[in-house]
Amino acid sequence: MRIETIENYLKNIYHLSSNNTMVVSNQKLADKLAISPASVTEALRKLHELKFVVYEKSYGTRLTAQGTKEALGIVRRHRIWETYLAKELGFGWHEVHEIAEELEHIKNDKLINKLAQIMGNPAFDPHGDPIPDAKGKIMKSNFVKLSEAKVNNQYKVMGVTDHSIAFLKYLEKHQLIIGAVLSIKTIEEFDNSIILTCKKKEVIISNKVAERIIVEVI
Amino acid sequence: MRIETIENYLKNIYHLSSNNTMVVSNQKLADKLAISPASVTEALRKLHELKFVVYEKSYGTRLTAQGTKEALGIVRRHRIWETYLAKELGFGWHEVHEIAEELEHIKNDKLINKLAQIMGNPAFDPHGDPIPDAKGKIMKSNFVKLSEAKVNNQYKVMGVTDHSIAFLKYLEKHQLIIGAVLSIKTIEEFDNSIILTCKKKEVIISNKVAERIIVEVI
DNA sequence: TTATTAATTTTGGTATACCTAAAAGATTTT
DNA sequence: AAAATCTTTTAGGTATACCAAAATTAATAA
Ligand SMILES: [Mn+2]
Ligand SMILES: [Mn+2]
Ligand SMILES: [Mn+2]
Ligand SMILES: [Mn+2]
Repeated sequence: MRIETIENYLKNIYHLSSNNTMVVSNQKLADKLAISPASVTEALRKLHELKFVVYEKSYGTRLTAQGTKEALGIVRRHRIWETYLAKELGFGWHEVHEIAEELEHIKNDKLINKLAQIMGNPAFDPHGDPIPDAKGKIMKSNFVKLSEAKVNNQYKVMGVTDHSIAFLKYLEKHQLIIGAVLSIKTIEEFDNSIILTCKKKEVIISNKVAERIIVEVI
Repeated sequence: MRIETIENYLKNIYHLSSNNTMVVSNQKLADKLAISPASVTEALRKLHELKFVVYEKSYGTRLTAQGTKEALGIVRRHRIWETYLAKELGFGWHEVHEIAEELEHIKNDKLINKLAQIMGNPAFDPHGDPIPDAKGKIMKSNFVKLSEAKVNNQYKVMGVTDHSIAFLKYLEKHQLIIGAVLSIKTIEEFDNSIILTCKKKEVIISNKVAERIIVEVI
């Protein structure tokens, strides 16, 4: 198998398994990779053969230790590049993902560690996602979704779960960016929309938006 | 054809044609790409079809305007990355080529132009090779090979024509790096080896080495 | 528990990018 | 101008990564 093919499978298996906590179905993988289920079956058999995954016919797939290590390497490279593009090269957080999709395949530890070192080994990328360290260790946090916020509390924006350009641009427009401090004024009973203040400006967001924003109580 | 395949052909056709001044033989391309002549014939027919080259059966191949533009883009990306890796990220000139071979395929003008801008739009890479500007224009120079140097003259090292790691490390050991100032002391009649001083230290180099160093009279 | 639906695998393809060996064409030497 | 040699092309073939359609298996509803 081509190395880039392997990497794309492992990365997506990792994400779809919610950081390795559950097995992944062929269907979900096929959707994510935008290919047919037939192709997924074929590829998984080969990845099993290569000992990157344990593929149990008609049941599901999970990463082996080796597969997890590979996946974490890809995730690290992706997020280090996203952070470098945003922090050091002036790209917006809605632009970095696409470029990082390509840069993540360039395997050179010296390069990635140098970029990380220049930035002081950041633990989170521009979307608030954790960056595995050189050994693959991920800093875990106890963040919650903004949709679970309580009235009168204050929160700090720590990340997003939707990385689409449309969503990120929407957030930027309302200054709902990483680090922003939010005060919850009202939560509408009817549709769970939230009225909050951010940078002294009042903002009304739908539950759909709130579900996609990760915050920390302050 | 896969975009990376196309790019590797165009880049190598460009280099083998000495910046587009002559047609390229299938043999030379096959050698450079380390593939069989049969595969080259096949690929060239497709590249002709795609209007990247003019391929004349049993005669030779040259780039079209479109092919040249593509090739210059690849060369620009390669050399900008080599320069960025060396100047901004602390890599040695013998390390940068390998990494740039992968980075050169990532097509994002904003990224490349940003890197170039950070470095003040350099015109030459760490090996002294010219970097095409965003429009594909190359600064031309009137450098000569050190093997054509004259006794008692002073020269400044401007580049190398051999990019092998072994050669670059050899040069580094003797401080024969870009920008070094050389005074020619003696040229041995017998084998054209050169005795020169560099940073006040006397160095003896063979003709083979001198042929691979590009200098400018000062 | 059987029927229906949904997910997965099998089967039989395609296109790309390579290959070797043989044939054809071009160039150089005698 | 032949013969010898070198280069290029053709013919036939492989591995990878995908596909659609059919067959199978699993999950859900009746
Ligand atoms: Mn991303
Ligand atoms: Mn991210
Ligand atoms: Mn190079
Ligand atoms: Mn170079």
